[in-house]
Amino acid sequence: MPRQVREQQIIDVAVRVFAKRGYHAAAVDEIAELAGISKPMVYLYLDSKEGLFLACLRREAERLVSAFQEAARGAGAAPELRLYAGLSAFFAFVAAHRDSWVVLHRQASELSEAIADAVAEARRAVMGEVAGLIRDGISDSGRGSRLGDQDADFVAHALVGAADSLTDWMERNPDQSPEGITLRLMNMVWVGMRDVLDGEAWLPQA
Amino acid sequence: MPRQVREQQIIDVAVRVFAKRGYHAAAVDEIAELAGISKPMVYLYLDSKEGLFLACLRREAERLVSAFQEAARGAGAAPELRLYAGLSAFFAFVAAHRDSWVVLHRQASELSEAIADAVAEARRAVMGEVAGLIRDGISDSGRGSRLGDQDADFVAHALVGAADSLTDWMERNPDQSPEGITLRLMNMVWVGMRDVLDGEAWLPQA
DNA sequence: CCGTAACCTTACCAATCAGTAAGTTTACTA
DNA sequence: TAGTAAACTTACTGATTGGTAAGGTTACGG
Repeated sequence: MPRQVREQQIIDVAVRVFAKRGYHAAAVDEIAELAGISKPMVYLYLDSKEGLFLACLRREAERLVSAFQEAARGAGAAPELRLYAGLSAFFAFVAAHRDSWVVLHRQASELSEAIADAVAEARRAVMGEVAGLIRDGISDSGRGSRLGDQDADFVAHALVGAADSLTDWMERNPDQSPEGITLRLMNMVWVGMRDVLDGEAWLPQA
Repeated sequence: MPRQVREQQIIDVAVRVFAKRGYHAAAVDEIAELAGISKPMVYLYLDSKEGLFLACLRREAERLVSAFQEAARGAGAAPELRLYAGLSAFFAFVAAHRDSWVVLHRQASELSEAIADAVAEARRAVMGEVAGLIRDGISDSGRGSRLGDQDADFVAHALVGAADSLTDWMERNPDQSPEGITLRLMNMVWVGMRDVLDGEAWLPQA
């Protein structure tokens, strides 16, 4: 069995096991056994447990970010449509690859610097993409004079965080399609942003 | 030194250490030493490492949820003002107790069922509170005929997730006050929701 | 058929901690 | 002042598990 194939097999299994057990509770022995090989092979190909996890993280992060970017790029020129397409792809990805999402989302907290960096980097990539679309959307609408990069960044953080959290809602509402979820989210955020740009303000007064 | 006092001291230290190192990397020995006692004392009072973590979790979750609820309750009757007050209190809490937030937010992923449940419970409490305010806001406005509990829940998830994520933005923009952040968020979400209720829809068409 | 390199295994080591047994001191009460 | 319970310590064990040393087997080019 050639190395490249084995590596992918190992990573396939590892994503499942890490998602199920969590990083620490996952034993390399178990991953090796489920992959149909012995432990030293894992170390030969992936160096260490951390290296293995990092490989999982990188592969799945790359897939997720690519899914978002390709959907957004294939959706024409209008920022709002690209954002819609990207978010749709995101929810579809999470629905289809739950283990990948669990590994990316929940299991990467308390680990080494290298791992934290990898996760942060992936999130930064998405965040940058989204913030760019927000910026474009603002300037396209010709209403953006009052809003700067900091504001676009704020909206991007809110939006990405909302999407994160809505994956839980999606799990609890299996009848709802990824597109439906995206539509609701866009309605909430985009309409609000547009109207705020038009000067419709909310202030804490009765 | 009486037990109750010692317990709180231990938990104080443990929150710091868990926040800094993460659950697994945190050694009970270190927590004991920083608390100025020996390890068996920790086990005598808190039963196990997991019990210790659970105690941290419960205390900090209770504090956070209380901060939200008390702020919301002290803000009169209007749902939007209560929501505003609650969110403000949340951001202020995170700004003031960063370690607590790190423990609640990042360190509770891959642990035992009991711990996962405790975290889920705290989040559920906040989510329920927020969803209730959303529902009230919708029905108060008299526009809510088309929207049900599922929609309020959706908005609550989006809002709570956005708030989660904006704690990162807050860290990167230390010049922004919790109130300012809350104001931006309310403008984004509340205006959007209000206008969507008024029939202003966004649809994926150029 | 020989060498060598890729693929793969068994069997072990070593270190880290969670958790505990046994005993000591302090402080309060009868 | 004897008794006892709470507060506290030192010094250990036991188990898990990341990681490795040493060696075996297959495949293939010369």
